[in-house]
Amino acid sequence: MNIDFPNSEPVFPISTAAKLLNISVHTLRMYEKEGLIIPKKTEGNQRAYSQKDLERVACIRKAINEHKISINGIKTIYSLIPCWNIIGCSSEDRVNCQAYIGHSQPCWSYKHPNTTCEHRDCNQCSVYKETFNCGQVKDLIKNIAKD
Amino acid sequence: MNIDFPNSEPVFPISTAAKLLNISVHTLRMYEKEGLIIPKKTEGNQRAYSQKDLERVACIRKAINEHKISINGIKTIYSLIPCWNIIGCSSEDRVNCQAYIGHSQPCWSYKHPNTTCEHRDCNQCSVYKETFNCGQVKDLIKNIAKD
DNA sequence: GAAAGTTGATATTTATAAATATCAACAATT
DNA sequence: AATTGTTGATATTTATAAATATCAACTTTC
Repeated sequence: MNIDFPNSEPVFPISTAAKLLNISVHTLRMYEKEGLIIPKKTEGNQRAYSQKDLERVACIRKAINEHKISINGIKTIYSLIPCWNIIGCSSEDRVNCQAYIGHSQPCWSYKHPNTTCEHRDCNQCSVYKETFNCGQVKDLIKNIAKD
Repeated sequence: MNIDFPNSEPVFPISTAAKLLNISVHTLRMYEKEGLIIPKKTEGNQRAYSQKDLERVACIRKAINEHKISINGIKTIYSLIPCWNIIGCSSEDRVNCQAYIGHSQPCWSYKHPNTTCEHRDCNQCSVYKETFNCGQVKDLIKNIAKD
């Protein structure tokens, strides 16, 4: 059992997750296809959602329904997360990394080959995990400020 | 004549700006009401748009129409600009500054009283002026990184 | 003085994002 | 064996953001 992340256990199948969130199974798949979430997969390639995954989806829905931010808007906002600083990747990595260069997709939706992230499991990456909560992005930006 | 910003001269009245951008006068006012743009006003309180203002609006329209980012999404993205770092405001300023704390409005749409920005003309502020171009926000974030 | 601007309020149109509902063919779970 | 999941493609519905079109009363510009 993971003491630090007791709510990160992927225990809910997609149908249960959809019921708990009061949305359709298809909507969950759509968010995944858009790159907003990366649920764990079982050995049999079935999606498994954790409590934190559900919180993340709830945040996304709040952004869409209450704050009226479009999915592409959310993707752009995620793309501004200073992953290079959180990961501490090299400047060599950065020059060829689409996640560093681009500003329309979250870093975890890129393959970014030939970087330290190439073989990283984004679902387990702190860049992904630290943004499960809404409004976290600006705090991450504040944290990299020089002064 | 301003050598550094030859295209910052507010020379176009709203009707001309609307014609050049191929949009309606009302849409320009709407963007202003939403806090996306801050055109200069003449002594008689008439709007006057510069070449850079037109570029800014063109960027906004590209974000809306091509990148499918909603107006609230654009506002949120603008709110992530590290104004505190660009301005270099004090930590006392920051603790009470809504622009620093919040993440739904661009800093220039706040009054933020009792800060160094209180009497600043946001239209002339580099935080506003440096973001006339699309995709500039992430570059500003990169610039404040420690390493 | 005529033209073009202003505020601000409201109402309507248009375009489309978001969500849902379908398929079919198949795999994993219990 | 029955249930629940998978991919992926397409089609439709629904909700609403964005834009336009109106007003009226007034001000500034040319």
